[in-house]
Amino acid sequence: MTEKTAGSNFIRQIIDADIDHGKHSEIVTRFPPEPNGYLHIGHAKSIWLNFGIARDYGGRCTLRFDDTNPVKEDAEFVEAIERDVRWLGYEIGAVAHASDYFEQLHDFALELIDRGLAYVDSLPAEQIREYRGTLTEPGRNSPDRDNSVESNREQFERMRAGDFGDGERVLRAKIDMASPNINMRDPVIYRIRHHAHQRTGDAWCIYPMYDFTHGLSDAIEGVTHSLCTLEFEDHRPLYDWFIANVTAPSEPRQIEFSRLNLSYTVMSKRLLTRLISSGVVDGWDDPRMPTLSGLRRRGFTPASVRNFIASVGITKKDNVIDMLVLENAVREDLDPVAPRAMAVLKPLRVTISNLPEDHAESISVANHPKDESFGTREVTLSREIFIERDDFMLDPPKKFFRLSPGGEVRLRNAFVIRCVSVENDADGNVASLVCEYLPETRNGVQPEGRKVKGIIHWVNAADALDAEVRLYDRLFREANPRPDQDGEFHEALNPDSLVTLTGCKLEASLAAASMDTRYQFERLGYFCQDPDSIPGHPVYNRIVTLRDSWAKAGAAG
RNA sequence: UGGGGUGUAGCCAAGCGGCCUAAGGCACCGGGUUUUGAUCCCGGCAUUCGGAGGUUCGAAUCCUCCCACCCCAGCCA
Repeated sequence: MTEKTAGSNFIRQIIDADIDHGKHSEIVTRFPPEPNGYLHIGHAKSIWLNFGIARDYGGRCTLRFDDTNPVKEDAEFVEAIERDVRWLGYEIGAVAHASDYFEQLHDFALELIDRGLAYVDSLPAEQIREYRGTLTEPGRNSPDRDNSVESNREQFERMRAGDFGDGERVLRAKIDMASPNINMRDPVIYRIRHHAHQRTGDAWCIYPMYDFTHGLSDAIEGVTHSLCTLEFEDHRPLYDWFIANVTAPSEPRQIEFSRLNLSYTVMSKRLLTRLISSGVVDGWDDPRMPTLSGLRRRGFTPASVRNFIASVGITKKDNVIDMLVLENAVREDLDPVAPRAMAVLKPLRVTISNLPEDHAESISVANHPKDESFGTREVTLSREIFIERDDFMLDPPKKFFRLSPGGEVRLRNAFVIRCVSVENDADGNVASLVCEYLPETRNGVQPEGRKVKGIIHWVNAADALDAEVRLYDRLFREANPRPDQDGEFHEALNPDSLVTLTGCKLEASLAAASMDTRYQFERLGYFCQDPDSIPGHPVYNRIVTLRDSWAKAGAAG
């Protein structure tokens, strides 16, 4: 599990330059989610960036909940978010909440009022919007814009005291209603919300807005570099304005980078919520979700997620990363550490006719093909075994290396068998096979003139374990899924994103499998147990398939 | 058509005026090893950096103009 080196990026270059200029004695960052949903892999990019920088520069990174809107937030989310950040493997310098700073923020607001830089506006929301102007036309001043400091002070005190209902007053920064940057047209900095906050309860009925809260919270925490996504780029002048016009304890710098987008999935909280509410997936931790909890349940390792982010880099360019890159990252992480085992997902019974009824030989099998430290295990082979239905074809195409009538194939870790007859069920479908084994092919011997290219896995019938296996695939069939007119996903969905298989056969040694070991089921992919497993009824999730150039060739033509 | 951004291969991404006849990864195409059609190994894959001009002995890197795409008019974050 080698961690990819962080590499350089434009943000680290800025920090390096700042350090060279002696601007900071310590680098301080923060990861600031709003607790209104679960973290997804896009957040992992920010976590990797912020915590990675703090770690590499010997600084610190705070997990700060941006909890300024009580109507959207919930304690459930703050717990889930902290769990996910820890799972990703980072040391959290401190856990903070913007709500910890409500009193200080309130003081800063008072300071702005006293300086004549903020005023209480009684215009209703709709009017404020009209007065704001448009992208191409300047706005107009509110009638309340020139009220006295005393009046603003008194009005703001009454806002806090609860004298007004929701929406009856707001506190606004007095900047410039004609600014070409709409964010500077007297932005609202406090609004009234008579709603209990998940942490502060009923202590407040006015809540600060994001722009006012964020930069000032950064300043309170001594954040040196405030890293956020591109859509906040034109909020930066406002971010700087608040810090410049209040006695801020420090002067953080905001730097923006592009969000992560992944093909064949969606990343917005709104759309992920929609998938859950419309029943497309089972919840935030459905293994098909791009959430960290979904990926964790699916079996992805924290290192694979970190390596994935490292491999895509940090820039300001809009991007869509191919899902294959993520899949590649888990395979790369798991290959050297996953013990191998044999499992048959769609069993086809095979009788080896030239083996006695009571035959039961024990074969010593390596647990890893390249790493002897994994040791070996014993696997029993007797007259009745299961092979994968996909490994047998009545009428095989060219270059099909597996079994067919009269054909030969090697049983992995054992000998070559030849298919001598096929038995059908009442509907005429293949029900079972009768094969005979070739004694001279034991121990890997490839007798003169016999070229058996195919090697298939198998499971001994007598002591096989029954299991349920869930095969996951991309949630969408379209690379860039968009909701339909009704806001739901229909056409874009991949109908086979979850295939549940029961009656799968696992080799007996898996009876001792632990919940947190990720196995490679040879020739199939990487698998791990789902929390739905109960004793006697194991449930496995397929984390990712193995690369399969045969399937790919088939799909191509 | 106001403001803010971004454009290097199918997807990411190094590059910061000469060491670039442009790193690396994914994908793709060969070939080798292999009792996983896996892994691993070796080779191929941009005479060209959104376009057009210009500066310079020298430009992906500097300048000008143009084009394309993304973001912004919440009392959301």
